[in-house]
Amino acid sequence: MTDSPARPRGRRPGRADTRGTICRAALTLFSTIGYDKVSLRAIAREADVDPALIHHYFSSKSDLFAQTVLDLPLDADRLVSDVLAGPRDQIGQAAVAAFLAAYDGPDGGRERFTAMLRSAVAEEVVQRPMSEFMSKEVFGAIAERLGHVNFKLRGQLAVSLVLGMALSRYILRLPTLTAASDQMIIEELRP
Amino acid sequence: MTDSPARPRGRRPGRADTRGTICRAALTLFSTIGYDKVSLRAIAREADVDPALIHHYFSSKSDLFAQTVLDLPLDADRLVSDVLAGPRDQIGQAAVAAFLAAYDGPDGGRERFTAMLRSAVAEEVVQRPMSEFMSKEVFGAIAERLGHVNFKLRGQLAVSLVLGMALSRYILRLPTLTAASDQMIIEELRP
DNA sequence: GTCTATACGTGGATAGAC
DNA sequence: GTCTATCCACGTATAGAC
Repeated sequence: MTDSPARPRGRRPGRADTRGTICRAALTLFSTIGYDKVSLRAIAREADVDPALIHHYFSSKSDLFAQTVLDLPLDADRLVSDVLAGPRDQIGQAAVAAFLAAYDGPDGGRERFTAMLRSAVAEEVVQRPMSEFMSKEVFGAIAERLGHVNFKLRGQLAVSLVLGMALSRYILRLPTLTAASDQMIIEELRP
Repeated sequence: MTDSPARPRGRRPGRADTRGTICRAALTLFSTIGYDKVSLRAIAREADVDPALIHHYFSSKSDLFAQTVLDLPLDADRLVSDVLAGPRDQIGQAAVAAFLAAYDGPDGGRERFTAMLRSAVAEEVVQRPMSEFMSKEVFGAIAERLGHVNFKLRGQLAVSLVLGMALSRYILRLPTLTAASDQMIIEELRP
């Protein structure tokens, strides 16, 4: 979202801030049905905009994806310190809690995350930045600071834990898990 | 795999057991790149078979998918008792261990599982049977027998744990996690 | 800046000859 | 049982008129 300057200059044919509208529509669709099942025509329809305009603002579909969902809204350092704040024998819980908090915010972060996760399974372009960011920037940093011998393995296990949560809750939508509050999940996660 | 009767009857034009060949090729591709990115033409190429033959043996692409990967090779009851065999405070580890064992077998089970998981994120047809099977038949049964108040939630959390593992290890292929042995993973999973 | 028309590829599926 | 030829829908992308 390097967009929405929100500059409503004098009335022009068509609507102002077309770019922002396209972004929002794209994010919605990407997070709902995943990268490859989204067509530019569908995005245009959703945004109530002409398909050719998408190519005008974004050079290609992958470019659109990159600009709308791929720049993570996460501050890695912030996340790391959040996770490390609690007692050290409950790292797993803390990680899940931090992610649930970060992605349930009102910023559209959850849409971005589900879009990434959905597409990561099919698109290699998405896989690399995603898994690298999570296991290196975030969990690698955490595990390293903890100074455990197998810190790499532990970091990636934590990634797998969080990914499994997100997958089950936001994509597969396992019923009980979706209905449960963050509190409850963190609670039950101990054993 | 309801196929391969392996009956080489008298020489005929073309190859015998075309159906089985198609099945294997399809499974390979489905598990490698996922349902929607696989074209029937690609399967035909991989199997060194004419595209039209696929429609001859399987009525449609979804039918082919169903017959090659969707019938789970898992015996739910078996899995449940495996998980329940160990001490009750290490259920999570036991579940992961059971799945790793079941799917690392020589039966092509892992290909089936990755194919399902890959496609589950995009195809709703795959999502329902998969999540139902896992959270009801397997983990629901386990949690219910344990008689915990939140057994449903726990069951689905266990699902999420296993899915996260599979996703990270077999699809995203997080390096350290992929390289690690099953033993090590189960070991480190305790905390 | 906006939209119409269209090029060009690829996908799933079929009919019908051998 | 096998394959050639083809239909048709849809995808991305572009050229060019308003």
